[in-house]
Amino acid sequence: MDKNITIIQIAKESGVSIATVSRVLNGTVPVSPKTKERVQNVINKYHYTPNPLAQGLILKQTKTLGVIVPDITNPYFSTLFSEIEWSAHQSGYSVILCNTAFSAVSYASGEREKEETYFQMILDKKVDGVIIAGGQIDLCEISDSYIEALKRLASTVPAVVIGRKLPDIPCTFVNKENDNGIIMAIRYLASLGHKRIGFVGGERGVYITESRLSAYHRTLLELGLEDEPEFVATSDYYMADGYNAALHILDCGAPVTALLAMNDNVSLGALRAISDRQLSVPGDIALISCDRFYDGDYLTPRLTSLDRHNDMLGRYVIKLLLDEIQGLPAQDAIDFLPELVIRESSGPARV
Amino acid sequence: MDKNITIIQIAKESGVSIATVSRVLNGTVPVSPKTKERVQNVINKYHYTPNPLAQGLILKQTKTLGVIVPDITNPYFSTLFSEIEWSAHQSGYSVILCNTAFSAVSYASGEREKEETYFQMILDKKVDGVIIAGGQIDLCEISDSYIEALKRLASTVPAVVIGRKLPDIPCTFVNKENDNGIIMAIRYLASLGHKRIGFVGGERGVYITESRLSAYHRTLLELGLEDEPEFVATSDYYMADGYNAALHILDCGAPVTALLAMNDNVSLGALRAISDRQLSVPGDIALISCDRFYDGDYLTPRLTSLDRHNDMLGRYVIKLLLDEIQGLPAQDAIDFLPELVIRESSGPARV
DNA sequence: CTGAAAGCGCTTACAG
DNA sequence: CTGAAAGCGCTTACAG
Repeated sequence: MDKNITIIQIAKESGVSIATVSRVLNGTVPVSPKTKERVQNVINKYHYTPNPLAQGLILKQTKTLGVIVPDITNPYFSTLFSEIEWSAHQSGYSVILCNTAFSAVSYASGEREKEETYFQMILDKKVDGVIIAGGQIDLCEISDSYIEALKRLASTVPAVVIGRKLPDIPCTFVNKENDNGIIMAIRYLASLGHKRIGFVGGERGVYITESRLSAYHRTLLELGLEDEPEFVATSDYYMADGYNAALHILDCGAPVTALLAMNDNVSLGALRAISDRQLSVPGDIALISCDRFYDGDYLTPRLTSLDRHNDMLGRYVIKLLLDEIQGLPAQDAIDFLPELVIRESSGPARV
Repeated sequence: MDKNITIIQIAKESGVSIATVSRVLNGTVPVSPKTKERVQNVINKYHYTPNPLAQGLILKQTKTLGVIVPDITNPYFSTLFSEIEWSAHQSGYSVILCNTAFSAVSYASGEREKEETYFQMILDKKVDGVIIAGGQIDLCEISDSYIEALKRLASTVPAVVIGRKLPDIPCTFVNKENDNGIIMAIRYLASLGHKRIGFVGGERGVYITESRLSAYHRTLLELGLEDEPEFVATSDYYMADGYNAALHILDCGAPVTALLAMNDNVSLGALRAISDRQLSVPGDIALISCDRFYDGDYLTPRLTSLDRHNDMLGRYVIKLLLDEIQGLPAQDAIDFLPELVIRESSGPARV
């Protein structure tokens, strides 16, 4: 490993004081052109950059952000993260990514940790700001210890939470509206003649699931469509869950002709289940994904889905956070309208 | 924001010197039980943790690692990363994730940056170690500026590179063997009676593609199977690429009865293309994925694939890096044997 | 425009 | 077992 070269060596070799080196580095105070050039040459020669630890100690900032997600393996979060990282990078920030719960390893072995532990860890790192996407914040019932930890975190460092608003916590909450997409999808299916529409995937007790389910029930009622308990099967957000949920609905004989799936992974699993029961999409059952992960044009059948424009969310959230860090006035939260992209998987109801 | 509480306040409130507080914090030097308890109480009261910037300045370590990937949105990298992050976390390290090239935004707008920029940035952060997975290291021709930057990085901080070995660079290289899987897959297809086997996806000029292609050609030769130029169509690693590549092969009339696809995304795209030409898998064409991303059991058809055990790689790589950081002797690189998991998509050749 | 000096929050010999 | 002091690598008033 190379010896770390410091501002002292640069100063020595340039024949100036460290204060002057610091000044040409930061450009805050005028330095005479000739000394500036001399110093700059030495800096370049060694590829010198100031030690951020020392800088951070004085400036009280690390130019580092923390991002906490439950599962980076989930396309929703990896897409979100890549937007966040890119935007942060543009503004000179690095990001520490904490994957709280669902690493294949930790999941398999049951050795996962509480998110609160990560909150503390990220605080210890003295990051300049934190983004929390998903996790316990999405639960309908949130533990006291989580709330307390979030409160402590938010009162120490600017924090943006992607999730629904919690009272008395000084975070910026960005909550995505869930109802409109569901309503659009169901109306569309109804217009195709479907009268018995099911819902698969998602997890009971999770806010996004519950709110979509309630929009689902409300819309069925509004349109005068059948609403039977066996039309709904939840479980979780992955392929296996879509498979199990759809299989359950089919096997208990629920006469659905269309299915709303929580997201593309759930849709893929549902597709597999439908196929295992010798039924086809869209021939026997119409399928719509409520949260686009992949480009539906490349799936078989091409998947009709709600594009919730998750890709815009990352940039938006970073802007909120950086504004807050820089003490700019808080922006109003905007909502991205979902878009129903109609493809093959949603056909007319068979008569 | 809360005022930052420092070791000085803790010392003051405990009635001891800051040296003593530091000692109970680190437990390196014995402290009398009663003062220890007194100090510990004050620490707990304020949830005090030492400022890592100050610590890092003295200890010359940040307990932070840098991980550089080209596209966290790609399941290969997100799985790898989640293992890395988890293992690092277990050992008390945080990780800064740099996504160098393919954020949807940067990709669309063409405003991506050179990986070298990220190398410098990660160095500036004074991380304790770096893992580089993919990117330019995978190209057959690597630019001088990249090599120089990698050299500088590696001579400043321990670095593990997932990619093939480059001469004269003090990194630990972990190179995954590519041939065996391809050989297994082709032998299996041959045993099923397939005589004309194609290859889709991957990008020319990328090491992993070229080495798989050469294993492909070698095996065809060895088994005395036809090897025509139009049996191969490369492009890239995503669904759209699999679609275009497979369509190209089908439309130029190549009489293949089986297809090897670079990975699951390419397979999905190929499936779509095959279906668009009114052909079916495995009825008309057998399909094997050379790199498992998803659980093939939930795809339709269930996808036969090579499981290269990418999920083990992350843990292994972290162990290599942490050993190096701690000055332990370098381990021998191990190779994970690929496993051919046979499912529905690979059927016998039609007579 | 430039330098000497204080100070950011810690750890660790060095004495006692 | 414990404290006073030096020092990690910087930035920034404060003088000049």
